[in-house]
Amino acid sequence: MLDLKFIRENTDAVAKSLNDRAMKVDLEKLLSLDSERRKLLIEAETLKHERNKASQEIGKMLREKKDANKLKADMKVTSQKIKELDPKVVEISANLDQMLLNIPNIPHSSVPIGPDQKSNKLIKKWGKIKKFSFKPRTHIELSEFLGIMDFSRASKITGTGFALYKGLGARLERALINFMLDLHTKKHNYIEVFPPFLVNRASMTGTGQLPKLEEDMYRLKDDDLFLIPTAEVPVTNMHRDETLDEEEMPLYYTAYTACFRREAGSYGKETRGLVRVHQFDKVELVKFVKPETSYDELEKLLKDAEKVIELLEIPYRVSALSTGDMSFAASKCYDIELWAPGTDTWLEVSSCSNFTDFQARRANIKYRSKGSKKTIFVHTLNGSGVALARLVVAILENHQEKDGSVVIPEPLRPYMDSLDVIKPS
RNA sequence: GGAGGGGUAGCCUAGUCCGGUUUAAGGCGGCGGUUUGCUAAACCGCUGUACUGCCCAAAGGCGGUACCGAGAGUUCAAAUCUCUCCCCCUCCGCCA
Repeated sequence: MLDLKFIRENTDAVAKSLNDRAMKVDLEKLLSLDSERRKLLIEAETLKHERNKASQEIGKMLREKKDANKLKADMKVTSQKIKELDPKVVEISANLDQMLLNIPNIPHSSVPIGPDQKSNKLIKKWGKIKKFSFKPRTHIELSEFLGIMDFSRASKITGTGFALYKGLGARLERALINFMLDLHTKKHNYIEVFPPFLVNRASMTGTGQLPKLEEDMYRLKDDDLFLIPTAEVPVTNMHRDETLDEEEMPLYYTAYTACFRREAGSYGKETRGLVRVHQFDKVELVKFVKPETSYDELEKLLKDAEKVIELLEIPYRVSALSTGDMSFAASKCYDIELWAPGTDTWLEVSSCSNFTDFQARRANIKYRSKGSKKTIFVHTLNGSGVALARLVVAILENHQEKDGSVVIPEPLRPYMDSLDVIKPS
């Protein structure tokens, strides 16, 4: 969330941000609630000041065996007034918080302005799109032919939108996870963590999934826990309500987790195969950094994610998301999309975002700077490095041969017992 | 699931029985200073967070309120009394 004081002092900038994002929030109402809250607060606090002084006085009088009944009676009236004011303040604060939670982060000045994805700006293309001498098959056809996945049994076990990997398919998934974790920990200096896949409500709110997206989440009602939609949630919340030391910054974490998304309401052509599934594996990158470095750190994060794809020799493109397409909490965001020749489309496998202090304020993550006494909100960033299911689609479809076999990219072979080609079993 | 013990400002710990000289004591750590050839020690001083009023160009200063796991209640007054809930630890049971 944004700082209320910031909104008070930079109302125009916030209004522009909302406009650029094609969102509507009644800022005037917000500000009037704010001033009303402060008015009532001062009133209540003045009365409490009186009461505190009088209570001390009463204590003193009683010790001296004086009669304090008059003062007690007066304070009973004062206390009554306070009891009327306090709930009002609480109510207004709750309304204010609710409004604040629904105001998105302010986009960075470099973010393309526009209402939707049409205004996204392509900033990079990498790799040659292979010309096939045959019609490239989809990953669904390939995996069926190779016997490495079983979609019909997956839907028997659970339902549509779930995957069952089998044999070399399961092996490929495991190889990719290990390959990516090794790359990020050994080459890019991330600390590996393996967090819980279930989180509580406070964690979901800390990273911004709640209150807005509750319906997109799988929820365990009996325990008020949620299945994580991304490792961003548990990993960012590792440091919720903490004050970090300046020396330990910047902190880089990488985590493999399964991710669970209800994807409610998204039926249609993308629901077949691995492109949009309710459960998928992902290796995530999360950073906690000092404010002045966060935009540089975003560029580095993007490179770290790109490296995975380059090593796997898959053509990709990177776009800078526009103000209207960017997620709520992000101030700047890049999407990485892989070319999938069989499905004949670009598949998003990573969103790399700088959240500036937006999540940190919400999750209360600060650091203490050496020189000063003040604590400062950290900047948080994250991005996938990268999402597995769609990566598997791209590997199968890009590296397929005419006979339906799939060539394993070189860097992955050490993780697959030196296997170089997946052939039908 | 059962029994017991806990949660006090960055950390450790006292206070809770019996409400009011506690505006939460003390220690550690941290910061500043004195001493010192240097380091250490010793000694002295300072010390959290949020909201908020006034002053200020600002850094900040002077006040106020709240915070002793969370919430509610009793009272002139709650760390302390009452109720509800959460979390942690130990032991027992169950279990991959």
